[in-house]
Amino acid sequence: MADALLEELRGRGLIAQVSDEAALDAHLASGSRTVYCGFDPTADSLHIGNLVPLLTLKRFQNHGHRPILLLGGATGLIGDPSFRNDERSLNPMGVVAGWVERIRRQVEGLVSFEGNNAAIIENNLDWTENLDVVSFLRDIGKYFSVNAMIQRESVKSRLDREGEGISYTEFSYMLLQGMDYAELADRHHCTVQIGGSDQWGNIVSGMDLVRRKLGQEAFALTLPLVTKADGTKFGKTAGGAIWLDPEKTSPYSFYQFWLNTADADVAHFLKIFTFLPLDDITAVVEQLRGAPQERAAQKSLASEVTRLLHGEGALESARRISDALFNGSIDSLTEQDLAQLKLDGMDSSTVDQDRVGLLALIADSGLAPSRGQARKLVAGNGIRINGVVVSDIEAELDFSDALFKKYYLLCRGKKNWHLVVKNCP
RNA sequence: GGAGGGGUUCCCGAGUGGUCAAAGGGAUCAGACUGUAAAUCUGACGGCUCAGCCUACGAAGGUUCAAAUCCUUCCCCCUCCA
Repeated sequence: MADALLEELRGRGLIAQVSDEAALDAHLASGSRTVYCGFDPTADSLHIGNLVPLLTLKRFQNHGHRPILLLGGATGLIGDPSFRNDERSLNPMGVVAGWVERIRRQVEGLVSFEGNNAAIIENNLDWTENLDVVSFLRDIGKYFSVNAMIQRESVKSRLDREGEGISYTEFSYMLLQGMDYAELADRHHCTVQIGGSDQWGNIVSGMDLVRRKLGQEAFALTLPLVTKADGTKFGKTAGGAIWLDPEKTSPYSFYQFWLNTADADVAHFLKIFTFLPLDDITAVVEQLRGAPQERAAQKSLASEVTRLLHGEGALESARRISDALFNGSIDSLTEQDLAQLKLDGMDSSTVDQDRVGLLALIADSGLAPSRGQARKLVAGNGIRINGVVVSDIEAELDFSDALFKKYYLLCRGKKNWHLVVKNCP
């Protein structure tokens, strides 16, 4: 028996490991199930790597299953050691609590809270904050074999590696995540846990706990780590991580990130980051092959993902900015266009003086981290002002020469734009 | 508790008194090429009022003309033994 959802996940290359594929197939095909995935607050926002499990939860929901988004209010205070080389420092409790709330708002928009299989959001701090140690050790710890735990590939680097160890705190992470699965199985009849492939050990631990403690069936399914054809790390770019929070990564930057996907990766990404039917993906990738310079597949990818996360309006803005900066000529921009770019969320800053030094401007705008770096960029022909390369490190900009006496478009390299606006009293 | 090893610039990792803002690699940024690709080549890569100065090698003191390198104390980590 082949469940339609599993078929789709397989077709999209979204399955890394499954605990009992045949049984899970039957399980999913025979009714509406409850599936969960945990998200730990390790920062004030999730990033695009988290999009894969988030969208997978949505795929489950689209097929009639109920998704639970578990926020790691407790596990985020401990730190998952899986495949990490070093112990991390603990974040203050108040900070983590704040992050949980921000992430809650972030994920709310991605799944539906309507209907029979409405999504549920839980926070594992709810069932751990008042737990006492002795109960924990007696009720949970007794089900875990240290012998099995130290065999886990995910903590091997920490146990074997010369120079790094693992604290009891992080070693216990597995128990907390296991307990989450048991708790959700008990509260919501959750029978499936998904996560990144690095979560396999934690998920299986929980699955075993559910079976032993509750005597219920439970499944584990992991998603592959997102990889790039050239072997570099996915999701990192100039300014660091690509965040889901529009305050941290603007919809324009988000759109641009996807638009810059390598040809070799775009089919793969379309499969895992969008809901486009596989036939459509094949078609648009075919189009790319015929006319690579058009980048039809990249545009499709960027549009789909930006729309999914930020909505149609944000996508339109991102496209407007992109068109203005990369397809049109700067001279053709009207004063209204420039004002619109700012409104659309283009990276910008304001200046009070009529005349400013170029280096200071570049450093202040964030295009360079320091004046020294700005100096080197200018000297190396890496800066353009209103489309013209400027290589004089002594240069000063006077707003009487600015576009409409008000705007300067700075560009570092080929695609890092910044709009400087004269502050009019 | 005992014995030993270690904390270096974003990461890994050399460096054991001056020639060290500190090898090498990775990451990153820029230039050339190009499709706002990939691959490749070149350059940059602590800060500044930039041929000079300042801040840096876990922290604080000390020795010395001179310390990442030597001494003292402290903090943290690892391994083995108990």
